[in-house]
Amino acid sequence: MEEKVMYIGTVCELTGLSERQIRYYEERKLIFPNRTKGGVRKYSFEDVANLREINRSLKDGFRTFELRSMLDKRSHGGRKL
Amino acid sequence: MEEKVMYIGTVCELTGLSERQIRYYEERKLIFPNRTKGGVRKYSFEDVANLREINRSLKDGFRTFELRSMLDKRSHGGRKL
DNA sequence: CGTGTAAGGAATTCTGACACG
DNA sequence: CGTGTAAGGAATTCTGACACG
Repeated sequence: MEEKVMYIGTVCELTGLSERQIRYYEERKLIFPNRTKGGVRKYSFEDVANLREINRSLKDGFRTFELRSMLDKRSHGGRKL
Repeated sequence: MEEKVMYIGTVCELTGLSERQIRYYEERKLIFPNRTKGGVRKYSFEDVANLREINRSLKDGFRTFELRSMLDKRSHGGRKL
């Protein structure tokens, strides 16, 4: 539960990812940024870490739906490994 | 040396201060945000803590120039108390 | 001195779509 | 499927100034 304080441009700098990639991962339910009243996305440092993990997994051959199902298992089973 | 990741609007939310106050404290050399290429200010969580401290001190009757001289002493003497 | 506000411009982000493969 | 891009609009921030006291 970290604080959602960064805009997408900052997240791009920290992760090296494009805005397109970050928004797409959200569309696939892999990350959940907050929104300002105006609709602007806000991310936490935890989101940044997750984004790196997601991108790395995709490079390793995983698909977004696979990553999503892995997230579901984590939140259910309680085991992380 | 924390990372400068927040825009001023976020800092306002976290501190309860107005943009005006935050920019004014910068003008008085009490905080030092970074800038994006476009000129937008970026703050760290440390800046947020400092801003709260600054505002509290002002309410206690201090002037900005007094707070600045206190900052100078800290960075020189090495003592924090 | 420290802060509020209206003013106009500039930087940043948003959505939906077309493209490639 | 995952990502790039051009398009137009909307949200956010910036500076300099006038105001109060």
